[in-house]
Amino acid sequence: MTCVEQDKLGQAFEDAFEVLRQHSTGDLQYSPDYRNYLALINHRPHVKGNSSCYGVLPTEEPVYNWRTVIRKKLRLFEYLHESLYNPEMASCIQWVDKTKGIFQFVSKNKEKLAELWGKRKGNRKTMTYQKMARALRNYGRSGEITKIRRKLTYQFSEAILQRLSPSYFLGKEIFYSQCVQPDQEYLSLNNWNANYNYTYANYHELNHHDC
DNA sequence: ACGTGAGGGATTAGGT
DNA sequence: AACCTAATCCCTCACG
Repeated sequence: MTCVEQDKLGQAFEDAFEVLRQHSTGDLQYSPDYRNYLALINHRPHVKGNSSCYGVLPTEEPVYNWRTVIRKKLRLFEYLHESLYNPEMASCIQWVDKTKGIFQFVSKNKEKLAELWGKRKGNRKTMTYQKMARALRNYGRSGEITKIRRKLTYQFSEAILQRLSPSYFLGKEIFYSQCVQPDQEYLSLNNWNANYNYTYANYHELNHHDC
């Protein structure tokens, strides 16, 4: 990724934030920085998991207006992946083999994770593991997540794993090491998600004059 | 026999 | 209005 391209993405993000700020009640706590919009880059859904894409932007420049940034729908596999990097969720879900993308629910607390997922989505009824697992089984058809024979154990596909990896779009040697430590970057990703939700919630409290 | 996990068909819901 | 992605409901089966 060239400096110009980085700037372009950074600008896109800042523009989005600016619109949010203009429409908010004034107490948004978002501080845009490199890592934040790197997280944003990681959520570009149209890019396929292909190792040849490292450090390269797709030819079609996507339109990142504030609407697409703020309103992107969180998917179940994204939530699970996020949870796997959240220390507070370690009692509910854990990696079995991180490099292969194999993870496992903790039997005792799997319902809690499901419940949190349901709340995050704003479902009317409470989400249960049974229902969540049904959604998980549907991933089997697309191959995004497959079931491992072991109890409560699933595996992300290679493509999904790459797409959700924070190092995916970074020239590892160039940027990754000098910018942030791997663990810090994931925490940053979680912070981004927290802020994401915060701004999203804020947005919906606003009047809906057009934007 | 019982609890738990798993598999999947059918339908509904909500957002894009 | 069609299409996606779950969410929901429900039934069946396997296993220890």
